[in-house]
Amino acid sequence: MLKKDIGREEKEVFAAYLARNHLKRSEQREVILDTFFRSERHLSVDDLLQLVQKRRPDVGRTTVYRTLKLLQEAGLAQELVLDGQRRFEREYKRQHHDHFICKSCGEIFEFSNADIERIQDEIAAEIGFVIVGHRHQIYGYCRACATRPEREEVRR
Amino acid sequence: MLKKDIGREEKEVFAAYLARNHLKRSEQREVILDTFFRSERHLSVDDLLQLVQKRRPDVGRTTVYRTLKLLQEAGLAQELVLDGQRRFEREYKRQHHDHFICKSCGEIFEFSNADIERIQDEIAAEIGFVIVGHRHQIYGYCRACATRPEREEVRR
DNA sequence: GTTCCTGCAAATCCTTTGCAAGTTC
DNA sequence: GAACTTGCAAAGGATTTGCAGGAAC
Repeated sequence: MLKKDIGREEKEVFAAYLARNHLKRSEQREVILDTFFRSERHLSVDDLLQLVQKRRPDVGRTTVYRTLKLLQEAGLAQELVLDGQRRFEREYKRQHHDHFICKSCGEIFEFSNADIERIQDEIAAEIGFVIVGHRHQIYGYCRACATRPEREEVRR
Repeated sequence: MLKKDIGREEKEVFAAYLARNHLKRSEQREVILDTFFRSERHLSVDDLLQLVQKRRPDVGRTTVYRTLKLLQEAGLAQELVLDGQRRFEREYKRQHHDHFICKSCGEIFEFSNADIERIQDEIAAEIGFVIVGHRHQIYGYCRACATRPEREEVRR
């Protein structure tokens, strides 16, 4: 995939979302989208703001908040709360997954497992619960941090 | 178990925690503890404050925050974030469990499943991750709400 | 008497909202 | 030109902190 094509499909989805809701495109929204889609990480609002401001220092925090809300409504971004921190990740056409979070370095690893999902469904069926979604987060220490216990905690 | 014995063991644990840390007992802490232990629910700070104030209207919100923090440090309470709401539940000698949350009525159902835990351990082992804990929340609609779809949402 | 606790008010942090000026359509 | 967007500053909501007076040890 060409570098310039990163998030192309998502940008089309966003454009369609804007049109459908009588909203307008703007320079700021372009930069925020592009920055968000290029990032493979799980970004906090602040992470994203900082990345965006490297490219356009005049983009305001408010606009980042507002654009993230639009991205969620358009089905392009998903909010997570990992270890008490609010973060956002790409959602469009991504398979559902959950997260391991390293309490030492903050690294996030994704996982998904069909057996777990099946068991969830079975338990839900027993109590007549209709599942809409779930969040499954596993906390601990990643291989690197677990084998270097003396290391200073990097971030939380 | 006698009514007055509710949380007796936990009160002893708390007393020991206070002693160990050169802290003091107080009327307010007693009332907060007792109220918390008598509740079988998943309480928000506000829920707890209101219950406490029914018994002692002069207990301040600040003290509830501070006491909840002590309870967590003493291993007696655990914080949860369910559907964006911060809540607390008893932790002492309770088997680990996770939660179903009804998005309509707010009801919380607990569950635990050894197979899911085992699979988690297996996935963790594969990536060399050392698990310390996890949170697994399933959102949807409980039987009552799912079968009464026309019903007004009660609370979120 | 010393140390800790409490409630209030103020401060903080994160997020949202009101608004006047600037953009997009 | 009408409608939408932006950034700032102000407002909100939740939680924490500073402090003077009160309680526990």
